[in-house]
Amino acid sequence: MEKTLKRMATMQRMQVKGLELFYKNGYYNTSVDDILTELSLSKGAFYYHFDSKEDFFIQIIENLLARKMYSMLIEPIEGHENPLDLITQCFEDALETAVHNELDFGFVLSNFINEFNGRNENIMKHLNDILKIWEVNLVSAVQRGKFNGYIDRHVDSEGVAVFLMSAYIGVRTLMVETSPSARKYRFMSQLRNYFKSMEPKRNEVI
Amino acid sequence: MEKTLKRMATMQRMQVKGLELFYKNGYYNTSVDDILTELSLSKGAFYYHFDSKEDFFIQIIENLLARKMYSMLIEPIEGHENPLDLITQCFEDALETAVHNELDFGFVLSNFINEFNGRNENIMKHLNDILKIWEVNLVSAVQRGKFNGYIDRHVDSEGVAVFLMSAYIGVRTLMVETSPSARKYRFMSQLRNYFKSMEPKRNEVI
DNA sequence: GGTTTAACCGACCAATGGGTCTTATAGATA
DNA sequence: TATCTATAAGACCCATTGGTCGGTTAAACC
Repeated sequence: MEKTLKRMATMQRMQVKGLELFYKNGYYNTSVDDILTELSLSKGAFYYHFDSKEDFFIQIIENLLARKMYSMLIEPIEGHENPLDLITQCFEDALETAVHNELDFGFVLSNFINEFNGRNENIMKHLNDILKIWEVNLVSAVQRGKFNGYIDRHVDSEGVAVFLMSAYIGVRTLMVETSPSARKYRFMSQLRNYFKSMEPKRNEVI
Repeated sequence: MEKTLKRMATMQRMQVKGLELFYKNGYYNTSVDDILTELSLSKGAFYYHFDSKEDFFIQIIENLLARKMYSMLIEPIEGHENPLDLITQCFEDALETAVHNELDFGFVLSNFINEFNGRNENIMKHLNDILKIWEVNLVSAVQRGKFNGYIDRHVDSEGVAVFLMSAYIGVRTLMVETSPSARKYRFMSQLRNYFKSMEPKRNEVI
């Protein structure tokens, strides 16, 4: 194994385990030693690869969190079909994953936003970047839908994006404790109602 | 000042400051000393009045958090007018308060739910109780609306409740960092669209 | 075969955490 | 005035934290 490969493998192991524990227990409530113990690694190894706990976490955001967000919530809505269908299916899949997750602690991104808001500006900047990318992609999906005649042209694209992000973040919080499956079902049903209200208005029913 | 009154006054001071700091920095990231320092009180005083940090927090939930929730999000929708109007106005007011809050760290209840989920079952129970009360009140508001002819009778009351809670929790998270006022405006506008879709369907336009 | 060095070990440190315990004080009571 | 008691002070305890530092090992290179 080449040196640089071994290095990357160890860093990757640390980051994956780090995200797992940070997600589960929160950043401030997870010690570096907690992570190292589970990996049978030492302090020396950690501080050889990372400058600090904060540096470590930022690399986790860039390497794991951002990509996960992209593959789960952004890439699936990039097609040219009806965006309302794409978003519905995307949320359906993402929530289904959450339902089947044995240990669900909510929407990773929003959990961290809650934890760091007002406490660590640096980390918040990175988290907000991801949020912004999500928002931008939702907005352009809606705009595409208007252009392609799937969505009424009077619909406010940015408003829809904010509303969708809100609803998703919120339902993920609600799903963590009480009957996630039932809540998912109700949520998706209401989402479809909401989407129906923005289908193109025909001039008159023929 | 009577003894029992002095006792209650001190406890109240501690709880108010405690909620303030727990909300701002999180529970695990706020030490008992942080609270006592700001009040110029000592460890002795704290543990004279409370059994533990956890006991302290639970009393905060019961005495302050539950009441705040009630006055802001539950009581305002209890009237017999059109529930869609009541809820709209209620959210409008609650979000406006958040906008004007210099230091906004999101929706108090959902922040704590995020922090304690999977970490402290006891505290989670108390937080979920509040959530449940909110949900029940939303459901019965919608049912009242159906009964009184403000809402179409095919509407799923529980679904609407889940969707509304989700949206509110989410938008409060989104408002903490980026242009809260603009996001509030867009959110409320979409909420009204959503509500429009559940007005009673007349048999036919006359 | 000897030397260098990337990768890792683990003892150690100062600060901080929740919580305990003995002691002080001030106002009520007798 | 003397005593009692509710309230509070703050020194102390011990576990844990992020971080440092000198040392070890094994592979790569000359």
